[in-house]
Amino acid sequence: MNLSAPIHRPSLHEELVDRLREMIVEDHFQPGEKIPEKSLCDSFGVSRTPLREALKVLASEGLVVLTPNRGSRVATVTPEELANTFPVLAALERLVGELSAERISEAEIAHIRERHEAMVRHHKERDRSAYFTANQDIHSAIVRSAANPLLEQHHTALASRVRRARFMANISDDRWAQAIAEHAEILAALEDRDGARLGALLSNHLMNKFAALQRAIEGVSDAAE
Amino acid sequence: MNLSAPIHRPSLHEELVDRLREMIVEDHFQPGEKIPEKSLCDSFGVSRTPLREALKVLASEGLVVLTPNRGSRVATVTPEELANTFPVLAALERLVGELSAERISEAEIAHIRERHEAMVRHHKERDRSAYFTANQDIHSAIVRSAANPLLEQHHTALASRVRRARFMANISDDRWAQAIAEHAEILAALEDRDGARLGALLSNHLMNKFAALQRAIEGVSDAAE
DNA sequence: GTTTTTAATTTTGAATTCATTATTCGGTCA
DNA sequence: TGACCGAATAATGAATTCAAAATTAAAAAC
Repeated sequence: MNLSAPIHRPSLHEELVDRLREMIVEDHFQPGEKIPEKSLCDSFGVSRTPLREALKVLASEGLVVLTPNRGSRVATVTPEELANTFPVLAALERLVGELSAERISEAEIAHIRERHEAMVRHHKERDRSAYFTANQDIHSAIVRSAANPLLEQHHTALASRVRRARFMANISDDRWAQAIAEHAEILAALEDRDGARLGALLSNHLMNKFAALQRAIEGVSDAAE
Repeated sequence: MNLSAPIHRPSLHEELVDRLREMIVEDHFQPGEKIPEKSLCDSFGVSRTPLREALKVLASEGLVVLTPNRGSRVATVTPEELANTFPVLAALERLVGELSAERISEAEIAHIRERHEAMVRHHKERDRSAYFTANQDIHSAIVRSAANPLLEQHHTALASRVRRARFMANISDDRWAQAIAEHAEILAALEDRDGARLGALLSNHLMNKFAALQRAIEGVSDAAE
């Protein structure tokens, strides 16, 4: 690690933004759930000031909804919102592919290949949680390799909304196998540094995920009727 | 106007976010300029609490940079940042075009045509300020017509960074004329509801703007040497 | 006269306080 | 019993306060 890198001491509100975002994305709160300032302050050991600053930032990211005089709630993930989010994210994925093919280093490719193989193993072992983590690692490594902080920032913001949706329904075995196959193609395009193909694959991969998610949600709500 | 629409009374920090963003985008502050909390509080007539909340939101949007214990500064618009921003925005513009062609109403097209004609007049009269406003109206109307709030939100955030760049250098007469021609094509594609073409035109229009801006900045910095 | 050190002032981050607005709970009346 | 009203309680929004850090000003040393 670079020892001469500037030291960044995060302020309380930054720390809280990160922690709360993680908690929301990782489903520690129910969507629509009220966020009680008091008890959160107690558990974090901070006063309301930095917590409220953090909530306002998260609201601007769309993870939290503020209603004047009625406090804050975790934003709900509606099907409409997903239908709006996926195409935007897919547009960014295409750009990610184009840039990454140009800029990615051999070391980054090697790392992604390693994570890819781990992911395939987790799939064979049907370890959904480990699979999910490896999958996540691969996608963020690719986004990172595009070397565009702005792109990464907006991608992350949108992806965090999508990520929450995975708690709405389980992925089917068929789709899971298909996703693995798509990932193999993505890795191949990456190794070929074929930007146009990589962009198309990444974008399609995401839209396929969306279609599968929609089917799964349909199924869930149908079953509930 | 819809009289039965829910009443939204913005909180102080929301109001401040909007006002400060406007001030930054419209160049009321120098890039890199220190933002003095005290005097801003005085001029807005609010306490530091809501102002600081607003600054944190603007920092998450990238318009403001917070340095721990050293307060906040207006973010600078570096050439590198612009080089990162334009391609992302162009990717979103392409999607805007595709969606807008499907979803735009005849009334919206009529409004854009009206603003387009005004913009052409302003160009003839060499009224840069009025031209800029009409141009801005057209672009936001198109984005709005794509009917995707997420897309609009991210587009707006990126566009506000780009918008600040116009104060870095004046546009050339050649580029101005070319922009008008591109706008005519955009309007035609809109009226034809040709999504693929509209997306490509919007994306190219933006990247041409970027190229022109880069040339202009080069010129400025060369002249300064 | 310039640089360094030290003290005063200002600015910042975060806790606390206060006024206002919701919510809850208990009682009244149909 | 259950809908309605009002007091008590809790929560929220925003101002104020306080401690720590940075900046400025002043004094001392070279």
